[in-house]
Amino acid sequence: MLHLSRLRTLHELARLGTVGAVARSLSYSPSAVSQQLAQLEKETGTSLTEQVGRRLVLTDAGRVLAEHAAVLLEGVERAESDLAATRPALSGVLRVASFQSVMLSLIPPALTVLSAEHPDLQIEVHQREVEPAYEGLLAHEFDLVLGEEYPGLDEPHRPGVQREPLLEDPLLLAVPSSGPWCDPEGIEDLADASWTADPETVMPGVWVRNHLRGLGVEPRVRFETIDLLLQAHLVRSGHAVAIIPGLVAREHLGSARLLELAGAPRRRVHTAVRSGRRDHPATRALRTALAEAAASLDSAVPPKLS
Amino acid sequence: MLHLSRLRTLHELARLGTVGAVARSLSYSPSAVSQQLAQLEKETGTSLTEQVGRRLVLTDAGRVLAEHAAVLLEGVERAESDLAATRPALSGVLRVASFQSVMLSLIPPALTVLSAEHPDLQIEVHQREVEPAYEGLLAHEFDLVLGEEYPGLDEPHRPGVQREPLLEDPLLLAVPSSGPWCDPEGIEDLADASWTADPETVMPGVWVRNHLRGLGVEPRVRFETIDLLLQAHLVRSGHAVAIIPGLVAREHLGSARLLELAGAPRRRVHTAVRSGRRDHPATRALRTALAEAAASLDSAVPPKLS
DNA sequence: ACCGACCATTCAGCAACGCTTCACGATATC
DNA sequence: GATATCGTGAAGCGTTGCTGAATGGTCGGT
Repeated sequence: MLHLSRLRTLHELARLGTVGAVARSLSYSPSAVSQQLAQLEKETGTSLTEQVGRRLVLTDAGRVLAEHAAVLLEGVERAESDLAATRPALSGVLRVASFQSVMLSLIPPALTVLSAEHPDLQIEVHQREVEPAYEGLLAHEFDLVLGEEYPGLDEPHRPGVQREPLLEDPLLLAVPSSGPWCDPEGIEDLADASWTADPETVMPGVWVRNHLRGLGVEPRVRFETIDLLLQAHLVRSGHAVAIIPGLVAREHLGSARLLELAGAPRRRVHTAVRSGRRDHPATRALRTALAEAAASLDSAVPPKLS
Repeated sequence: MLHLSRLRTLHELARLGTVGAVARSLSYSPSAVSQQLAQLEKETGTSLTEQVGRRLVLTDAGRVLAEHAAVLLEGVERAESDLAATRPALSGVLRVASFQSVMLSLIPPALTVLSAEHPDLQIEVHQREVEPAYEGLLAHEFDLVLGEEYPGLDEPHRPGVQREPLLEDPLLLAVPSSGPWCDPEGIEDLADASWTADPETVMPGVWVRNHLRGLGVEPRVRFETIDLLLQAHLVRSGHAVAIIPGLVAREHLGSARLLELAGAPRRRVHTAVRSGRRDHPATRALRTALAEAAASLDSAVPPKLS
């Protein structure tokens, strides 16, 4: 009888590509992974892997079985979800990964509602950027992750992941309340300003630079940080200008001024789960709580930048 | 991680109803089955079974999980089938259950063709009536079974089973070549004849009696046997009349006369596999070989009875 | 109403499975 | 060519999961 845990190992190998990575992901020793694959080959009577250089790649048969493994593992999670739905109350632990701005604004009110409705459901929230969050989702490290997409920079669709839109968050120009950059007539007035922005290694950092270039401004990024609270502080204290998402701008910019950029760009924020957990009651509960939190946000629109 | 073999046990419990029957079906001791179920309840944190009287019945949660188990197990067989399809040649053992008349007429030529095309594929054929054949199919005792349906007596659809029609086999009146019943003008001339027929405990026996009664004849069954070769012999030697399927009548009735009954009743013969093995190359190969054997049968139509 | 048959569970014991650790050969990188 | 990385194999050992016997409970038959 084909073993699910071994199929899981094969599936992870298909996803990660090396025995070592699989071992790390599943908390096994590489030897154990190797033995599981050997066992799988013995059981099926088919050679599933092939050594190419010092890497192990799947044969055609291996890919076929790995594809089935993915379907089966999704089925297992669906079974567990349906089983959880038969229980009267939600319980257990739900592990969530979120990037900073949602963790700052949406998660706390959602958790307040949730813990009132489902006192036995424990929720752990881990701060992760989108990429590692997805990686952790597929590795079963997290059960639900928050993701974001910047205009024109769509996230690739990942097999086995089910995504649901949560909100559209405006990307606003934030300038100090006083000083040389406090009242730009157009974006070009900020060509010489000090900018603070995410590093170019992450999606928001890429987008900010691309977008400003598209408007004819090459930003001079003096303060490069992924921390939006830090960016907000730099703007508030008059040291920089920045493009700040509405979720952060709403509460953390103090007296700094907000202006809506031309074209009113928005990032799209979504939740994602492994497909098999789409109908899990805990997934549903958290998603609706987050949606409610998003709906009750102040949606005042700042004045337009010329 | 949910264990497939335990899910299989739960599925068998849903199908068979008692721990003992499950144990027999899976070649375990009842104790092992009980422990597996306990382990499953522990893993899922849900009570799946409930003791009612001296029986064990599934709770709602248990039924939910058993339903998923059925789907998952079907998926496993689909995986194995697709895996077998990646291999260049067919090999292994295919276990078949067939009732007598098909085993007599179609199986041998089909196997001749098959062993020529797939020398490494071993086929075992076991003679079983339709009911036990299906039971064996679900218990993984057989991989493919032959079934039959008599007019008006449809087999119930069984979950997890995929059926494909094979041929329609005429049900013919067989009378001795000489003696008082050798030339009936109508079926009513045989009201006083000695009949040989299947016992009323099996589908063919039920149908024969019903059908004759519908024609106004209450058959006096003197020789009750499930063995169609024996029935054929009794007709051939002048001791009885019978309704014999074409597959047997074609070769085993010697000089006895065949007459087509009013309405030209036919039994429908089909093959059945567990749904997951529908696309297994061995399934496909045997089904096409059987279909070819059926197609090359002599299809001469005997004269009509008045 | 009692006895026997049947059903499920529990416990102890034991075999087999499946992991880790360690050592090794092979391969890519600097 | 030294070094790190990768996958595999053998030994050892803890855990899992089976069998078999004993127990408690339930139903049907006499």
